[in-house]
Amino acid sequence: MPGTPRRATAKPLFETLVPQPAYGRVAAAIEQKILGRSLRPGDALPTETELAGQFGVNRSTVREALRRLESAGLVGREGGSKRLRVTRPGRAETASRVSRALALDDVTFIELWEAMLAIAPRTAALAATRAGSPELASLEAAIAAVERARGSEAAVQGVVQFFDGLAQASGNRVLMLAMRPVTGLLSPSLRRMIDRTPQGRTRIVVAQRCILEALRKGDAAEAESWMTRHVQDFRRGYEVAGISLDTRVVGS
Amino acid sequence: MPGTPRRATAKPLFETLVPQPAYGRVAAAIEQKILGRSLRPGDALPTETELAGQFGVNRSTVREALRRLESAGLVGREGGSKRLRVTRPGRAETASRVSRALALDDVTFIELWEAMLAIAPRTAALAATRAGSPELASLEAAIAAVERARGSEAAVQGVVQFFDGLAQASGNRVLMLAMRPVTGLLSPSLRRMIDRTPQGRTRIVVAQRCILEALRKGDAAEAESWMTRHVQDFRRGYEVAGISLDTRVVGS
DNA sequence: GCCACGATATTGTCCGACAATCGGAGGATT
DNA sequence: AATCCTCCGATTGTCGGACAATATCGTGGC
Repeated sequence: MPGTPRRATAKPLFETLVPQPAYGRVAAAIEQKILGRSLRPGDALPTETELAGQFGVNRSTVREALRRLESAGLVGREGGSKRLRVTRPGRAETASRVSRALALDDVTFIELWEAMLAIAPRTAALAATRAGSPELASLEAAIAAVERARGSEAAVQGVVQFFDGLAQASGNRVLMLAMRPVTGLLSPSLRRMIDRTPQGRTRIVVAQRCILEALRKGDAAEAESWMTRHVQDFRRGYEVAGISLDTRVVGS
Repeated sequence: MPGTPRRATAKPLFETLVPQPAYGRVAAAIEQKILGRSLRPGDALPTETELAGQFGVNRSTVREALRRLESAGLVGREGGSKRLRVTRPGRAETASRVSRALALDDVTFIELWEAMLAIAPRTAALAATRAGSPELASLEAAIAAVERARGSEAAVQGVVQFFDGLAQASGNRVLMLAMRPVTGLLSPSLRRMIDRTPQGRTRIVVAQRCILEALRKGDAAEAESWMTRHVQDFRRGYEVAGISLDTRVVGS
């Protein structure tokens, strides 16, 4: 690569000293305070004008810093509020980052499906041993949502909710985090599938009811085996719908 | 919680309609173009002024959107350059972010182990059907590294390498990405375990050799079942080492 | 062909301004 | 007294313009 003075292997004596813009330093300073527990989750940040005054920079600069922290999930807004508050980097943010990374990697439907086949049955098994009534009610609601959904959009939403609720019921945060990107990326494919083969939706509802029943009985083995069949059904439905398994999932 | 008009259980008839500010919509639009491959990694973004013109917003607004994308790892600057370029959020970086999120969530050993029990066996099964000789050689090397490792540090490194190599061999990028945080977070625990029960290391080597043998034969079922036993062995070793299963994994 | 050297474009930062709207202080009502 | 309504200030979102620093690029000299 001509014009590139950097050699790949030779370790340069000095790092390429990159001048950090003010918005970066402001963001770093606030991040420090958050990670150092001086600012705790739930606390409201000072107003933009106040921050600008304290840092001695313009409000625009503060705003750029805040957008960074916002995207990093360190600060956020809770329900139409105006003030920004400190938040824990939530599962949602991490999950969406994973989703993007996978989407940019041109992950195919079959890869996602394989991952789901690994994760979902075990999750169901764990959920069977741990689910309490609120979790079961939430799953029931998700199934009902699928059932009475008019459009495929709402139906898919319900399916996603079912799987996420299942992960929740498993009480395993690793699985909760793993489940979300998979279902999120799978949902466009699932939607196309439902659009093309309407009877697929009833199959989904039936399978999910069976799983829920197994959860109610606390029967881990049955929950696992039903879930395995359920996930395998996804693939079959996909094939029936005539979509190639190598289709790239599109980033939502 | 006084002052909170939202009830937790009642499903609100209408969603809390959040007005998305312009910088959010701009960021979303650019993100779409990136995820939709209209903008590919390495491409330079239009200048801020150009973007402002195209979106019909002020440059400040564009800048706020760019800070978001920057923090999300979707755009960035390479070496003192001025223009922003589209970057691919690296898998390693994504994995480490997931690890941090899990660590901040105080995830316990048992949760990680459960996730691993779900992922690893299926990964092994897939690897059995797909692994080529380079992948097998890499796995062989990882086992050898465990075998001849002096300290627990190197041994753990070899184990991690084995699992990552297995995910690589499975050809499934979702599993590759999922495996890394799990092994990474598990490794401190694994190390303590090896420190306390030295015979555990030989058990690991034996199990991994069996798995490798199954892979060579292309026997998916056998690879899966050996891997299941292997992972279960981890837990047993952990219990034998006398460490509580609820120990929080420490963030690296 | 390669390199120094301006001209230009682009980014980083600042300033000031204004509309929309959230939050809270009172005042009115039951 | 408790609740609701109204109103005003504070805060955010967005705009337009400005200027210094410097990366980029075309040009001319060797």
